[in-house]
Amino acid sequence: MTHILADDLVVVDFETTGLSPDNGDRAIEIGAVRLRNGQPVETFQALMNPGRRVNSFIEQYTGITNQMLADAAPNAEVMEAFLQFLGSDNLLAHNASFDKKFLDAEFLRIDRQYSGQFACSLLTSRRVFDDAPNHKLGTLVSFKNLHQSGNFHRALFDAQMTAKLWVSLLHEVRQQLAIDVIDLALMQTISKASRRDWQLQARKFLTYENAL
DNA sequence: TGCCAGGCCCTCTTTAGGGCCTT
Repeated sequence: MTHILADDLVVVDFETTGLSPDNGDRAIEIGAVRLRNGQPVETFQALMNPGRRVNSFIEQYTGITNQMLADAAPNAEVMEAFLQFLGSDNLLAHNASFDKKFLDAEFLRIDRQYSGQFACSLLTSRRVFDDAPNHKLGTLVSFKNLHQSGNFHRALFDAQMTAKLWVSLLHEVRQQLAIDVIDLALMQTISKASRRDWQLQARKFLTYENAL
């Protein structure tokens, strides 16, 4: 059968004016890392001008100022370029429900669509790294001793750290299940499984998959 | 004027409440 591999995808992260596109919030930066066989092979990063000012909390939280955004390309132009970068790849984000709703909202504004599926490193980490003190991206990067040099809350850095976290999750799943090939669908199954027995549900998935 | 995110997940649950994550 054909495998859709969990180590071939685009890791994406948005910085935004707030928490909800339904309340008018917009993306102000996008960062992305393309993984092939679990290795970063290409990156995408761009500030984008949403056409309105961001508040001081966002300036402090991200380090992205109104002055920086004044010189940036408009959202439509950046999102068009990102769609070209993304191609037909699948996607990953830390707390994917957040980044997916901004991706969907920004693409809807320019009448564009993407074909990839989302995976979520936050949900997966809650199962696989259940002994972590919490599941914030920064905590998990420290908890797994992942090499870091940069600033959290900037889109490309967060995407790069999420990519490293994902590779660490894939390594752990390979070890715990004693398998080599990991489908994206297996990771999605794990992310939706109950915390207590995700291994059992993963093995059921693998048994079913092998029977096809 | 008054509203102000939402999906996931646990538990003192399911006729609900609240913490965790993302900006």
